[in-house]
Amino acid sequence: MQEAIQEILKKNQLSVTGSRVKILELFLDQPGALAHGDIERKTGEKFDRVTVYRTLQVFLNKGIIHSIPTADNSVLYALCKDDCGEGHHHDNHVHFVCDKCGNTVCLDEVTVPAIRLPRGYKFSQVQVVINGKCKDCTRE
Amino acid sequence: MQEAIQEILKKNQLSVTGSRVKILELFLDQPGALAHGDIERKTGEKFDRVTVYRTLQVFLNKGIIHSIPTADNSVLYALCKDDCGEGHHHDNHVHFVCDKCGNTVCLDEVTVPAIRLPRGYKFSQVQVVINGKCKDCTRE
DNA sequence: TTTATTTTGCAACAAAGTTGCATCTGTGTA
DNA sequence: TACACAGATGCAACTTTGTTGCAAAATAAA
Ligand SMILES: [Mn+2]
Ligand SMILES: [Mn+2]
Ligand SMILES: [Zn+2]
Ligand SMILES: [Zn+2]
Repeated sequence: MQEAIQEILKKNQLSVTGSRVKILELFLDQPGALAHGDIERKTGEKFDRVTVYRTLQVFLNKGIIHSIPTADNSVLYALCKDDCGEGHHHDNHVHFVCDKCGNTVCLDEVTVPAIRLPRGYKFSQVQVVINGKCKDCTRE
Repeated sequence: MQEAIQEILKKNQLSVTGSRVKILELFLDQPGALAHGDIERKTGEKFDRVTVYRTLQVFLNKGIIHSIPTADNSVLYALCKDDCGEGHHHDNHVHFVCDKCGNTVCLDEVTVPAIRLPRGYKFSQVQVVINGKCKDCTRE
């Protein structure tokens, strides 16, 4: 785990610091997406709020995490796969928000469908966010 | 115009007040979506910030407007079609954000495609937000 | 170890959103 | 038309969220 984290940071030419390690740990420890608030809570008193903002910003720029738009317009972040890098994201998968348990996950195996746009429109990015009940919440 | 506004409010059992009329006017005056800030600016000094928040909240609940999630996680609102009502929204169309002019529009004629979810997942709502260049910005 | 470069925490601030309450206004009724 | 009442508004105070500048601390390289 610790080696994986070091590797991610090194690969992106980022120095290995307490906050970066801790925040990556949080992402790797669980399968879903995290809000800024979650991170602030889970890191406890350990880091300054500003540091968390700046760390997430750096991770975003480096293509280590991506942000997820949600229907209630809260900001969520999740780990990117290997093919994202500095300046170029390729997170063309669907995001799922469970209305029961509140978790949000990347459905990496579900790619966003092709959509026919009206004449004149050119797309650069398509975001799909699906609300519903996740697989843990439907069986019961 | 004014009659249309009155009708919308009456149909939803809302009293006809200055802020509600003015805000509906703003939505009807243009084809796109509006951010809270846009509305505050365009209503000038006329209404309190809190009133704008509360008016938008009421319109959301009544199904007069819907909110649009965006990639940069800002909050946008746009008029619903007739089939939305109190407690039930049916805005299953695609939203388009132009990266050039900044406008966001509802593509009412583009319905969201069916998406195969992994076993166990049940969807209730699918949001599609597309970034790119709008039809006004591609011709030039 | 020393040094140069980043990163961090702090303070101060700005923007966004919420809540309680007194006052005002729109609407239905007499 | 006048009245009463529910609901809408404005204001103040507050919370939450996000930003910026700068000095101190930590990291990575020499
Ligand atoms: Mn994702
Ligand atoms: Mn729409
Ligand atoms: Zn769930
Ligand atoms: Zn445009």
